[in-house]
Amino acid sequence: MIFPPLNEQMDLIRRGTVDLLPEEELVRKIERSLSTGQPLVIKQGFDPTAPDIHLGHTVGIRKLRHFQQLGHQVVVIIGDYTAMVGDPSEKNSTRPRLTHDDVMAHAKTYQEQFFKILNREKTIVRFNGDWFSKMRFDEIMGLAARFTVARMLERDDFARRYAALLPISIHEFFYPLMQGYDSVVIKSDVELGATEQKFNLVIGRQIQKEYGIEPQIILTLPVLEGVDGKQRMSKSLGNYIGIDEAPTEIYGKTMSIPDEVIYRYFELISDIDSDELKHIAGLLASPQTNPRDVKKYLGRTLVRMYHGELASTEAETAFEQIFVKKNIPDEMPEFKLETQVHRIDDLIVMAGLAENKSEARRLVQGGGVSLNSEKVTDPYAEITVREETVLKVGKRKFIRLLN
RNA sequence: GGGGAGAUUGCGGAGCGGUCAAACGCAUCAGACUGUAAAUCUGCCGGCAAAUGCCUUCGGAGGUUCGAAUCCUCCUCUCCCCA
Repeated sequence: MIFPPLNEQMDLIRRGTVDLLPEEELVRKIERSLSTGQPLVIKQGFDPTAPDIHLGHTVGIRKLRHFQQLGHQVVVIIGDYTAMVGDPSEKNSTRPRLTHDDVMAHAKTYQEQFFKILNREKTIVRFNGDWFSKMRFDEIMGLAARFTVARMLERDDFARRYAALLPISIHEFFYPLMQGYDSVVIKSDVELGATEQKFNLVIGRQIQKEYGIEPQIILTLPVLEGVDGKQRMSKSLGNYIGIDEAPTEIYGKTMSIPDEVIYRYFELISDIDSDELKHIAGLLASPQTNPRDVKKYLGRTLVRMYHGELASTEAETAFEQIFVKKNIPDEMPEFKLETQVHRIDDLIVMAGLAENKSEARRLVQGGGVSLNSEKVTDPYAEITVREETVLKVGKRKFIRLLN
């Protein structure tokens, strides 16, 4: 393996990172790697708590990809055991504990999605249940004995919950210890994580020292805002864009992000190079620019990354048709009706566009429902469907009704 | 182990025997305006029902009462203080 020179490596590694601690130590590790020809071990852990990877996760995965490009060894830890604890980071309450079966099912999907970004052949995947399931109680005590309660309570989120009189379960203290122990097992040289992970990553360094292993460098990355532009992207907040989503979804959701985060998206989750990134920054700063146009380019870029060039232009065209020209899209889900006559509220529920009839009626009363572009105002209207009819609910939900 | 406070509809938070499906704020959802941006404004915001209406809900289980989110008993959970 031929590694790129030090400067080149550091440039790519630094891109988009918040912390790189301690940087000099990383330089020494890279120098040693260059002279011995041994790649560095780069670690990132993922808890498969939800089955899908979204763009927020790709901030870290893309950084791993950078390390792969530089010739280093990426080790992805699937936290099947840690997921059962639930990372307390940035949470104000205890997370529900998952069963091992849930976690393993999620992990499978996770891996398929990882390799849309990472090189499968060059990635080692480990499950931390491999070692934690075999750990004896005396070993667990040995690990726990190295840290004090005061040290744990230094953590912002624990401190906040403690101050707010909220419960903290003892098992939550184990999360950082477990994550750190993973670093001992795989002897990581660098561990990546979001900024909120800093505490966990630092603990990992300390635990490695305690076990007589060269401590890892910690590299933190920003947390990506969701499509609301405010809160972190997360499935449970419903403000995410999944990498498995359809081109039109990725494009459309991208168009809904606030202007303030356009640059962040380019910087953190797109594959455009640094020159182009500077160009984008210039455009956004210019009063001549309509931010929407930059956002359209972002939408195309993201769709291209996961679905290819063709899909990205198609997604844009479809978007133009529906939201700019207010046309009905060519393709949409279809729903076959058993009989011709239905009440509108029933119809909406049957087609799966509302949870229940009350909600369906609210949508009609709110003016959010139309049939073949004609607004329906009576929530009890009897609808006769003689031929293909397009039912539209809200701004973006369409369904074709068939007899 | 002892003493005290508390658990309300997604979140926060009123309510203290009938007028409570439960104030108010936030979030969600829909509409207007726009660029599916922000800000702003409007409506909705447990379920069923065309409807006076009915059903489910205020940590859980019982009880008192014509009537309970509100009172009593037991249980579960949380927080605080003392040991």
